[in-house]
Amino acid sequence: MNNYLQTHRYLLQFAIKPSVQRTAVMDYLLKNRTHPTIDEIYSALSPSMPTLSKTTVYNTLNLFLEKGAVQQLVIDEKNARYDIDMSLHAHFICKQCGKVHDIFNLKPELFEKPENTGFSIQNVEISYSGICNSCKGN
Amino acid sequence: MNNYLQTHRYLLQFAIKPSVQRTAVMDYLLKNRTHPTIDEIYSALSPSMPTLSKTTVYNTLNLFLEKGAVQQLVIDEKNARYDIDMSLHAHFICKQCGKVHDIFNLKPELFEKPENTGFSIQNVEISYSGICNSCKGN
DNA sequence: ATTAATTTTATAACGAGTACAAAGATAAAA
DNA sequence: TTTTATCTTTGTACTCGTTATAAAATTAAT
Repeated sequence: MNNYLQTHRYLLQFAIKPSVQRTAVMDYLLKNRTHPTIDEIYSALSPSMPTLSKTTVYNTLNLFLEKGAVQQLVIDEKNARYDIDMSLHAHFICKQCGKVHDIFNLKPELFEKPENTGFSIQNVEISYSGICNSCKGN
Repeated sequence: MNNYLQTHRYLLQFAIKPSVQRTAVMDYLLKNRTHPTIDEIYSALSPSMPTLSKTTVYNTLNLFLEKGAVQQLVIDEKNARYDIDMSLHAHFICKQCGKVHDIFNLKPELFEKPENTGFSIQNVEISYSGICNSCKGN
């Protein structure tokens, strides 16, 4: 499989020692830009990787976080969600279906760290919530 | 007690039927602008209200939320936090001590709902994270 | 005063996430 | 290659925030 090597190399860029599990998880994140939860990742990979443990998925994503390969979204009260897209963008969560969507093309000023707050700000997270169009009718 | 009546009236403004417990919780929120967790509220009130149940605190804050008297902050991975300040402001959470601080005086444009996203946005939440000055030295 | 409706309370249950220790896999040394 | 050491994965148990539920208590209505 060709992708395996690509993802393998991708992991090395973040100084993450590749393993079968880590490569599978990263591959899933690269191909599924849906801000998945741990459970969604586990459920998706489990069929083709029956020995996979959910603990491994937790460990793997904590490692990816440390290494700066993913960001954790704190937008969903229920679960943590993960995003490999590290570019400046915001998110929308539908209060009904719970799906999280990207919002790109916002003015870069929105992501600037405010000055003179008395805090050393490392991270900015902009989250919108409401109802998505699919849920609108219901 | 004079405050009791004030808080009582405050609750009525949001069409919340006052009770001893609800008044105590709202009074706490009005006086402690620290974005407390359920547990912090419960622990603070419990000594002077020994029969208070933590479930009541949960129920009460869910009611306040429904009635629009408080907003729930989704900034702390561990617990939900609550804020009676409904004005346009952002928050900073210290990754070390976990305290949540207000950030006022940001440009109002930051809180505008982006157009043409395909979602009906009801809410905007801007969250910063990093290390606060008290934790800086450690 | 009785009855009905709300609210509070305690307990149990659920589910996300972590701790831990054993088993398995990989890398290094001999 | 074998042995040894290190790292990774796995399953289980556990913690803790939150919700479900049903009984008890309080408040409102008749």
